[in-house]
Amino acid sequence: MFIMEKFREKANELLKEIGVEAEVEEAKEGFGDFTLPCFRFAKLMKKSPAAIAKEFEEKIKKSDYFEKIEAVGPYLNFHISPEKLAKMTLSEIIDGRIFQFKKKDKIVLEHTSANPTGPLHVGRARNPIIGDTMARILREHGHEVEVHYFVNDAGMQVATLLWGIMNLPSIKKHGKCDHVYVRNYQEASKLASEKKEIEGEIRELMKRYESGDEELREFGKEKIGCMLEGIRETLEKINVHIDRFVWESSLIPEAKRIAEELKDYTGEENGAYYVDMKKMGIELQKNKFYLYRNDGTTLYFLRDIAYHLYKGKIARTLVDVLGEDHKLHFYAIKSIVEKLNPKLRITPLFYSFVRLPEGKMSTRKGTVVYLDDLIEEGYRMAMDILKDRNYGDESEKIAESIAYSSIRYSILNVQEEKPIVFRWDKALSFEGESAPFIIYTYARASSILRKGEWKNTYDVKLLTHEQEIKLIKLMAKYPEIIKSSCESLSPYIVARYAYELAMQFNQFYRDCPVLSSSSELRESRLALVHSFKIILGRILKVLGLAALEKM
RNA sequence: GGGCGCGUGGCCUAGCAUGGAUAGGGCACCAGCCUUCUAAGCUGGGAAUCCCGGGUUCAAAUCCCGGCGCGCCCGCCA
Repeated sequence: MFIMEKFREKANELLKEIGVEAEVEEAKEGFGDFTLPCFRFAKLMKKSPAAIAKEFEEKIKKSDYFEKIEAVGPYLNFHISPEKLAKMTLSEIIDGRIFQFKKKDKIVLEHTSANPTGPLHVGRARNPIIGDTMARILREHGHEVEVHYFVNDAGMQVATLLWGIMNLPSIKKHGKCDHVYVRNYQEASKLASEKKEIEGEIRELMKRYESGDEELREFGKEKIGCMLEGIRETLEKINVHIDRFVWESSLIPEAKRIAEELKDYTGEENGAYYVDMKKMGIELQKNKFYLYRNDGTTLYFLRDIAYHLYKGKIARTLVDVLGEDHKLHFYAIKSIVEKLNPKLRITPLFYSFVRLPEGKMSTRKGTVVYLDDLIEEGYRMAMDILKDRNYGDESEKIAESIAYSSIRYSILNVQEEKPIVFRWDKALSFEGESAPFIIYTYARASSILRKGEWKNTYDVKLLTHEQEIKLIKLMAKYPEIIKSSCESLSPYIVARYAYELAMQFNQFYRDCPVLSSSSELRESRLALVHSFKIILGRILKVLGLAALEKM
């Protein structure tokens, strides 16, 4: 059981002993650790809540878990024994028990899956950052996680790209594929929207691709592969790793087989086929979801069903990280797939878009800020700050770390469903609620430990300062934070916790000198700093941020 | 039009699931703190109709109903 839960349970037990069947709640700052609001007993007991709280206070038994249980107005407040808490927390952190979660089921988590028609832009960046972080948190919680990227190489957009590469000389010749060929894609899109015959040519291309034309497949594989490599490189720069890329075209035969299986639930319209959701007994805002075009080519919807069933062979729990625009699509896929394979559980993690002040970003229209450019700018800004400090060769490494961590954190620190309007200064903020603030705090702790040489001894009785106790309490919450983040599939819970923890360490740093304290206190404080460094380092890793010893 | 999401100081944001004690942070602004462990830090200050209107309740930012504003979706695109 988690440390804080042990205390909570103890409080509930003490209440039960005096005949009160109720659960304590987390208390507000300054009112102890747990509280029992007594308003609810007023009617029954025909007394004021304050009198009831007082009565409970007098009856309740003493326990070594709590240093004080007292009535404050209508509340009965429980104050945890700092000594007991410190003893449990420090030992569990130092020997690693606090990080031992039970092994849990395997999960396939899909994120990003951006069309390989251009470089990743900031509007899309929320997906890999949230997805990658969620995968890390789930792993921390004991799940085995396989991270997937579903590569669209079979749809209209990609056919447009291929047509553009074949028919339009590239304006830009050097650089990463994604930055080069995006011009061909944009130009081809424009031409296709202007001229019907070009759109026809693109459709023809798509048909040939899907029918398995070998020469074209080879060409597509090379070009799309190169685009994808560009995207992959960008992802690696922000510390996002994909375990497996699954190409849509590889699932077409299977998709067609599944369409057969769904035959009883389909309808036909001008030669195109759709799933009739009513026939499947599914109620959604839309009833027809198309599987086939009238030219016989498959649609994304069908391929996505096939893909989810494929993922279902790897794990029973699937997590999809999706933009808010995919909600309807997702619920349709989920209900169909879970019907075809009732053992599967598919859960979404939706996020809202990152927009520009002028509106939505679009690769096709070229109204974007590329993630590569944002990373570059972040690096430049960090280097600028570092030139005044003499870190020499390490500067570049530090600047890279600061750049990607800042970008990740600026996304993670906002609740997923809140819309974000992109601003350079905000995405690359280096102070306040930011990655550099947290990493800086880590570096401060590291610096103390470098100089202090902790001898692996400590006495929790000496850790009585308010800031020491607050820091220990916050650290003790780590397992619950991870659990709660997994249950609600919200990485930002962990991101906020990281900030609070760093902030609390800075309070401690201000009020409690470590190195200059007398030997025993010094050792105990070093143990606290050591524990803090372990736990914050762990959190940084779980958030995919850099942990720097110096900055 | 229907569905989903969002609405908290000048700007950004936490809290909302499980209603409770002074609505917590950050940016910006003002005033301070580097002969002592890293000032990417810390302290203090001003600044809030918690979108609006009803309702439930001893108690509403939080729950319910009705509005308003913004975003997304309602494609033989993905």
